[in-house]
Amino acid sequence: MEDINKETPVYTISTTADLLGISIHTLRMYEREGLILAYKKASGHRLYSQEDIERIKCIRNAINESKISINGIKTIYSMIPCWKFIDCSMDQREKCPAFTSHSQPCWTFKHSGKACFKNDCKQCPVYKDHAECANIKQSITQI
Amino acid sequence: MEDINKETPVYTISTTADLLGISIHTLRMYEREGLILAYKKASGHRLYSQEDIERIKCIRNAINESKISINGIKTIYSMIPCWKFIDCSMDQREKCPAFTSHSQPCWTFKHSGKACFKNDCKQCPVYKDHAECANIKQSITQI
DNA sequence: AATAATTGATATTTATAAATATAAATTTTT
DNA sequence: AAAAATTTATATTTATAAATATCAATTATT
Repeated sequence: MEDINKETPVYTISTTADLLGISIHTLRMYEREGLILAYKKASGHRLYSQEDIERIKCIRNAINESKISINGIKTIYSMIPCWKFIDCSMDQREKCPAFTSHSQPCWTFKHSGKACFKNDCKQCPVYKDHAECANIKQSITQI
Repeated sequence: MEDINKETPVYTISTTADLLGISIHTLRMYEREGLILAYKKASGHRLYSQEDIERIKCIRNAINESKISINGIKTIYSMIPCWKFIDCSMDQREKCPAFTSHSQPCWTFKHSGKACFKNDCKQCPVYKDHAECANIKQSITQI
């Protein structure tokens, strides 16, 4: 028996949309914009975890309460100092588009020669631990 | 004879609005939102410098080209690691609202006991050197 | 095997942020 | 001293981002 936890993808897109009170189209849009990464079955169908839902709530709060535009959120995500989490050399940093980008989050770039220890961005602390602005500022703050 | 440079406030609000192709109301709004700081004469009338105009061009590019909302820009400004420019102690950081804020730029807070070496934020590198996102990412990047 | 749900892509609607306008009072300029 | 420009504050307009709807094709479920 598989163990089911917060990170296990279990909800279909329609269930997730219902739980969040939004349409499935909005969920796909957030993904297309690079705000979220969705687990996909072999068939291409999406599945969401409880953790995914919490992240999307965060994003919706930024849009609806804090009035930050989607492009604003993307830019804020691009400010996360990912190199503090992924131990990459100076040389690797120079070559990495994520290091200098100020329009797209690092997880929207293809990992050709990236130093990221796990190539699945969904498992990476840069993605997982920075849904909200408070955490991003926190990561910038700690040296 | 006074020396006039890029930082000297010389343009009235209507001249500045004309130079930028926007209305005077928009300039006041940007100020009210905390995006810009304007020099004010004893009478309360605003004056803008060439440097102010360059900064506002940057902001307008973020709004109109990059599609970042004003609240998004404020949040991005709040991410600037000001403590790297203003040498304040750990103790001072803890007490400073600018250190933890992720909604307002540091220069929108009143300087009661702040360690900022110059109390005029308009002269501070945190304000002056971070109109555009590239510079902010750069400041986050350098240690 | 038939029904329900999904996919991606494009078009349309809606909600609201950004910009502008108006008003009365004050200051600057000529 | 009169005309022009500024001030703050509130109301209105406009431009567009965010969300939704529609479409034909594909996959999942019962």
